Amino acid sequence: MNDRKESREKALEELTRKDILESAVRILKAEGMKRITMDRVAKEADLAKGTIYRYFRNKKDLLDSVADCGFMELAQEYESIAGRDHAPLAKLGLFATTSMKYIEKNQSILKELRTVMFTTADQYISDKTSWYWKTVDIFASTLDEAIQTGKIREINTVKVGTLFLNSINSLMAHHVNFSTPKSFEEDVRDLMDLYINGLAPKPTLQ
Amino acid sequence: MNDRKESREKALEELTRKDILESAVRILKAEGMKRITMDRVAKEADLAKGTIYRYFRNKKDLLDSVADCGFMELAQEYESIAGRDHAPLAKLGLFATTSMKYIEKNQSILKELRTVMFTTADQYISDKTSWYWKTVDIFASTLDEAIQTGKIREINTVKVGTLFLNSINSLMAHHVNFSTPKSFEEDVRDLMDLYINGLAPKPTLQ
Amino acid sequence: MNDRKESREKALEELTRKDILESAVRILKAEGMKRITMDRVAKEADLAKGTIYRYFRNKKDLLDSVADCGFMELAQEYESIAGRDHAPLAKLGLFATTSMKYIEKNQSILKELRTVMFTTADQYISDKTSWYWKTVDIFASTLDEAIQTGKIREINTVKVGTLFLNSINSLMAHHVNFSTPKSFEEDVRDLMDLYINGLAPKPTLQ
Amino acid sequence: MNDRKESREKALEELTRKDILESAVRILKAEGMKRITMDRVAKEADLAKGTIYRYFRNKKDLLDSVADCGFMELAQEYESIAGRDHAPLAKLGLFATTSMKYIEKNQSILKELRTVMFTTADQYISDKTSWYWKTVDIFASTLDEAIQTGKIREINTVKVGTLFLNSINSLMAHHVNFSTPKSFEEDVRDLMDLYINGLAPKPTLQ
DNA sequence: CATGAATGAGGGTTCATTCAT
DNA sequence: TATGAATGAACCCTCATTCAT
Repeated sequence: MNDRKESREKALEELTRKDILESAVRILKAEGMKRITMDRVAKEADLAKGTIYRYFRNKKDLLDSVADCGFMELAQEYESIAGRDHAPLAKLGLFATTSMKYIEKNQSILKELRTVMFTTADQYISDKTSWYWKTVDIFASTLDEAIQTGKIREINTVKVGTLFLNSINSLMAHHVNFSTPKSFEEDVRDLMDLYINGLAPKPTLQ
Repeated sequence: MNDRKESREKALEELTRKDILESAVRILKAEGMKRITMDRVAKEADLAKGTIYRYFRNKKDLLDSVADCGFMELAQEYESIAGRDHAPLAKLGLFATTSMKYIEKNQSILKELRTVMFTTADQYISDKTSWYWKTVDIFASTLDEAIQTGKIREINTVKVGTLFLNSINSLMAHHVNFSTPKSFEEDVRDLMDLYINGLAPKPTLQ
Repeated sequence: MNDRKESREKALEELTRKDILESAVRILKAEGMKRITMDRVAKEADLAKGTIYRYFRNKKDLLDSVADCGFMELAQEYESIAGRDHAPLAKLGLFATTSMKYIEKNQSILKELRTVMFTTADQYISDKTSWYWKTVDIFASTLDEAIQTGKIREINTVKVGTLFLNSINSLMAHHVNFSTPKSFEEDVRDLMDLYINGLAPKPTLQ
Repeated sequence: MNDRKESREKALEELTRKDILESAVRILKAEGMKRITMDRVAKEADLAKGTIYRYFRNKKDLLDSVADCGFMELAQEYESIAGRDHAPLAKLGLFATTSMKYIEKNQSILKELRTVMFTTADQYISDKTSWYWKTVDIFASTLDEAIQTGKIREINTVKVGTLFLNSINSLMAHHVNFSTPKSFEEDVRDLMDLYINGLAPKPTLQ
């Protein structure tokens, strides 16, 4: 009985926490990073300002969660792709394509999040449970798959996964800044070409 | 005569500007990004707060200059390397190695600057005269060289240059966060291997 | 119950607002217009600076309220006079006399308020709900009364009301600057004589 | 000889003073009251900031002179009218009309000056050599003329002159705030009608 | 637990005035 | 006498955080 009550309370607590987080994200999307004030979040979540502090130690804590939340969404998409029945190299391409599509839909939020992302880079790079490492893990696993099926040669998959994640972010950053009408598919194709074939001249021609 | 006086004054002005900038950088290194306040900078430079505004329109202007200043230094090292008499691929390796050495020496400042860098990413990506594009240019030229000498195949050098810069940054970020005692040379070697040979399995048949 | 609590809170809020306003007025009286700084007001009201901003959007808002507060008091006295059972022309005289008495009591504050008054003249002249138009209305109504009872001829009562208000202000300004010991009653008599009889020579033929 | 040099220097000094003043007025007209900073004036006058202080004790001194200068211009127009060969009552009307025309041409400057005017009201009301009293004098003289030619009855001309000046100012203030397309002539006519005939009902009808 | 009024340190910026040259 | 760089007090305003209810 007490257990049931406790778990019910815990669930409620988690719900409120999520409410606050989503309110913050909503503000982020609508009005941008620096409009996220505790007052604003409280109003958006229809809670008292003091209440926010029951669920987040301080503003930094909240902001970190917001960033996490934003990138987690993308990380989950990666996970879903990883779980599907595709060739490993096709998956890598899908990671990139999906990222680009995602950023096209969420330009405003990601533009803002990049700030948080790099402001708090130390944290998520240090924190092995963060979206960052979760994503690197997914990428690394996919690379492992590719190695095992002989599609690519043996490399340090974590290192390459990290680089790949970073390359995607780079592509996204440019896409946000030069929102060109032309499709991003070419960029993704070029990226995959680079990662798979490298820069070395094709030996076949020789 | 008047000219001499003028040039002396101009030099003095430039000196004061540099003084302020260095004060800001000193604070950055010692106490971090967000401790850079106009008050603090003024005190550090031993000037009145109002004087700072004679040399920088506002805080943003100062901060941008600080960021530029930090990365420009590195960009100049790249330029110097590009000018030397090396094989183009060796140059690419040197870019990476030099970056890693540089960050090892300037850990604290670059760790902070990354924040500025990404907070103001829109600016320097949009501003084609920024250190960012200057660096991309150097990388692209080196890649062009490599293509012309048949060392690498034909690719979009600007795109790859951008990705390469980003990959170096990624390496630097990790190096800062896991300041391992072990040398970074392996990382650079792996990076070059990836960029040159790609992930595709070696054509063992040859 | 909830209602009672709410109304109690509202009353408290109104009280604090009045407190701040009065603090500002106190500074105005004691040290003059331009010594009213948010810091000073906060200290005088024994509140934190930030608290002031809960009750007044910004300094301008506070200052406007101060001005309004000063002149509204006089406007209310006019209203009270207008409501009494007097001959309309007697009322006009009373408006003037009361003003002079009022300024004699509140010299210091009104001397300062004149500054606010004319600094923000555009506002209260544009704002038809301001003390300015409230007063003009009262004067115009009294003039209307006088017309309807045949005491004065038909004129544009709003125009004349405006001029009358201004003439009173003129009298007050002079009274403040030459705080003569001699009574102001003569001034008021002369004013009324001018407004009623005009400058035209008396038709001695009658 | 020394005398000549001295007088030449004095003239030059006066010239520079006028230069500065006109620069301030130019800024006032173009950009408004609060854009008059010592820096701005110095630049406009093509002088060093420190030089301004050789000609005006401080900013207040300069601003007072600016105000004086603005109203003096109008005062001189009054003087010119007073000197012409008109019936005294016609002159009074001309004072008003001219004021309205003047303000229509110099809306921006007078709108700003009104602030200075009333901020420094104490000064010019106290200072019997100011434009204020100069104007009152002109008005009073004209009224004296009217009395002597039997056009109006005997009244305290200084008092009425003061009220008349104030009434004109009132008209001007309203004109600035409600810059109606319709001509101001009606307003002037009404004003003159009030001052000459008063509010008392016309006796002829009785 | 929830509330939200109160806090107050701290921020960036302006500009009248001074004074060494 | 003219200069203008340097000054620094003063200003308005924000907002994360606390705590009495």
